[in-house]
Amino acid sequence: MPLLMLKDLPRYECLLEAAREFPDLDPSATEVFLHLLRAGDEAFRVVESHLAQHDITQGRFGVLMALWGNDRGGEVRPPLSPATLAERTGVTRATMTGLIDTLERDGLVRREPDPADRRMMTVKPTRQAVALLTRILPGHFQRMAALMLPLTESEREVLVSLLQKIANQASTLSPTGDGSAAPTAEVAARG
Amino acid sequence: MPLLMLKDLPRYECLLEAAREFPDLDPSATEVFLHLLRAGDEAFRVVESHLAQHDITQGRFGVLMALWGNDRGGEVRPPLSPATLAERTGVTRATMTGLIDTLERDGLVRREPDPADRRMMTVKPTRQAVALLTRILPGHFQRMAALMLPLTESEREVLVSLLQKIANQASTLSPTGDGSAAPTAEVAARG
DNA sequence: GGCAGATAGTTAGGTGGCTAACGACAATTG
DNA sequence: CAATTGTCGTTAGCCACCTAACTATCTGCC
Repeated sequence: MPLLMLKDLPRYECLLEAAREFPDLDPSATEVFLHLLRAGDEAFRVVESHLAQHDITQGRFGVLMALWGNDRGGEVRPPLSPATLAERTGVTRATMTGLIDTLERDGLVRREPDPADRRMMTVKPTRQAVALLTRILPGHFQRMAALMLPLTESEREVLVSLLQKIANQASTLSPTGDGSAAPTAEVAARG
Repeated sequence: MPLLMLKDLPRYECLLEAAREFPDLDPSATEVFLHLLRAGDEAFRVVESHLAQHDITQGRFGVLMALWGNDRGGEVRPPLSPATLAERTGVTRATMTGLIDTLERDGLVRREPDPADRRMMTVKPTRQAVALLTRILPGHFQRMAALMLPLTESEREVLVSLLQKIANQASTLSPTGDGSAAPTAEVAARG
C-alpha cells in the first residue's frame, strides 16, 4: 500500500551512527518500526494483488466482509448503515460514501432508505456480492496461510502478543486513542 | 493508513468456527495477519499524525529523507533522479512526479536538468527542507521510541526476526518477488 | 410547540497511490 | 549510419483516503 518509506531498510550500523547525532533516536526501536511497516506493507500487497485479480480493492473487500459477517450466524440482524460500516472498517463516513458508490455501481450492494429514521440508509449485499466472496475467499485464506508458513505455532503466539503491545501503545499515543494532550506533551517535552 | 479491514479484530473462536466452513482458513495465520496489519497501521498513524503537524505527509517525508540521506556522510554524491527516488521510496515513477510537484510547489526541492543525460532531471533539497527536517526529526524519533517502549531489547530482536520471516515469505509470494507463476500455482493448487 | 444541538449522509477539494500510454532521448545492434 | 530497443519523466484517468462544510433529520430541553 502506501506506507513504506525505504525499500531497503538502513543497516543497523547506520542507525547507531545516526543515533550519535540525534540523542532521541533509539536504534532498536527504529529498526522494529521499519521492519513492522515493511512486513505489514508486503503482506498487505500479497493479499491486495490477489483481490485485484477479481477486480476488487481492499477497501471494497472490507465493506463486503463486514456486510457478509453481519448476515451470518443464524440470527436475523438489522442491515448495516454507512456510518456503522465506516466505523467497523476504520474509514470516515465520507470515504464510505465513495466506497458504497463504486460497489453499488458494480452491482455488489444496494442502498435502501431506513424506514425508521429518514436520515439513514441501509446497505445490503447482492447475490453477486455473495458469489464474489465465495470465489475469492478460498484463495484469500490460502494466501494468509502461505504467508505465515515460516512461523511455528508458538512463534505465531509470540508475534501476536508483541504486536498487541505495540498496538496498545499506539492507542495511548495516537490522537484517536483519547488521551489527547497528555502523551503529546510528554513526548514533545524535549522537542 | 488505508489498510485496516476490521477495527475490532474477530475473536479467535470466530476464526475457529469459520475454519470449519472454509478448510483453507488457518486460524492462527489469519490472526497473525490481522494483528500485523493493525499494528502496522496504528504505528503508521502515530507517525503520520506527527508529520501532519508540520504540514507534511509520509510520502513527502520519505522523499526528503532519501534526499537528506544522500547528502550526508562526507563524500560528495551525485544528486538523485526522480527514478532513483521512486525506487528507494518504493513508489512508481509516476507517483514520484506528483510528489516532487508538491514538494517543489512548497519550496522544499528544486528540479534541475541533468547536464549529462537530457532525459533525466536531478532533484535537490532546499535549505528550507533541511530546516524542516531538523525541526521534525527529534519528535519523529521520540515517537518511534515511545511506540516500542513496552518491548524489551530481546523482545525487539525476536520481533524483528519474525517480521523478517514474513517479509521474506511475502517476497516469494508476491508478483514483484519474481517467482511469477510458481508460488501462485502452489498456493492455488487446492482452489 | 419551538428551538438548539447532535447525527446521517453527501459533497467539494486536496493528496497520493496505481496503470497505461506517451514523447524525448540514449544505448545497442545490424 | 539507421533501426530497434530501452529508459526517463510526464500525463491522463481511476481509486481511495482525508478534512471541512453542507442539508436533512432526529432528540432533548425549555
